[in-house]
Amino acid sequence: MTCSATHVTEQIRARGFRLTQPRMAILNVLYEAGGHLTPTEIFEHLHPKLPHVSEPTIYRNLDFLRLNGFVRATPTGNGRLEYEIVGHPHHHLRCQDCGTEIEIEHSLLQPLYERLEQSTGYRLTETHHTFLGYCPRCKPKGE
Amino acid sequence: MTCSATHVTEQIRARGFRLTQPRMAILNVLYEAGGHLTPTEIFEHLHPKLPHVSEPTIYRNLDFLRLNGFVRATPTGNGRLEYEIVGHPHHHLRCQDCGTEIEIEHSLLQPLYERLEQSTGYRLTETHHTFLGYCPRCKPKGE
DNA sequence: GTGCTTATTGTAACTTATTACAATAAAAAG
DNA sequence: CTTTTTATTGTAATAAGTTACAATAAGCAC
Repeated sequence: MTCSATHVTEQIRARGFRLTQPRMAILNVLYEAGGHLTPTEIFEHLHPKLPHVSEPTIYRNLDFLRLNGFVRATPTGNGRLEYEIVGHPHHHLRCQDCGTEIEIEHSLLQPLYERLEQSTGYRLTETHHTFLGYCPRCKPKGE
Repeated sequence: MTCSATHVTEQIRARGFRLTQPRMAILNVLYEAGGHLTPTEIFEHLHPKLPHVSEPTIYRNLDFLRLNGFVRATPTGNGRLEYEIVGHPHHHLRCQDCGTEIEIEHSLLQPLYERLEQSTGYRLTETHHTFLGYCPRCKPKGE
């Protein structure tokens, strides 16, 4: 387990929640993957080693981890959610033709967030956005 | 049928597609609703009058209408999609506490889009984003 | 370690979304 | 109007996501 994974597990116990086998396993899969995974992908990663871990447990724990700020839910544009370990805040830019994705720092969106907060009175919580478009390679096709 | 609905149906035929009963009915429901609806909501609106129209037809037509630019799919943040008639490009700002939604003009995001395009080489297609946060009324609770 | 408390889990049932393919009906031609 | 073509549909089966509730096991006290 990585250093930051240990930090998360300590946090979970410190907040009075239980450190169960499925919960740790889900975190480990997300850490090992590095990027974002769908609930089904996580289930498939886990199933060989822990065949008793059920889908509802995956969904409930992902929601639990999200509400506690340990993972982020990223809407993929097709109306499904993927999950990833919370690191630095960022967003994605995905090519709708070939699927290539690049990360963009949240700092690029910060000015927009501030402008939106001023003009609407809302306080925005930083969440993940996926911007769709055509990557430089596929751009000619899209035109 | 409204003027712009007529425009859409003409466009569909002009592009060589067929103007079927389910397709028109789905468009009408979206026009009458004014805002965004889930596929299931559309199905429920339609079912009393057209009981033979099936769910797959709803999903396929929403996808068809989206690909042809007549409706917009809006990810709601919970991992589902809602659909609405394409009018002026806009986004939503939703309160994660009480659910209140307000619209913001896409023009507010245009500068960001241009900056992203310059720094990444991608060409962004205008899509809908839902920004989550707390509305002025619920802001105190979220703090 | 043993027992208690209750957060968390698995099972079962259900809702929502998607796919495959044969049947249908919209549009065009005769 | 009738026939032909094929985009579009409905049916049936499946995948993905959610809910309800009784069973389990994590953490705590003894």
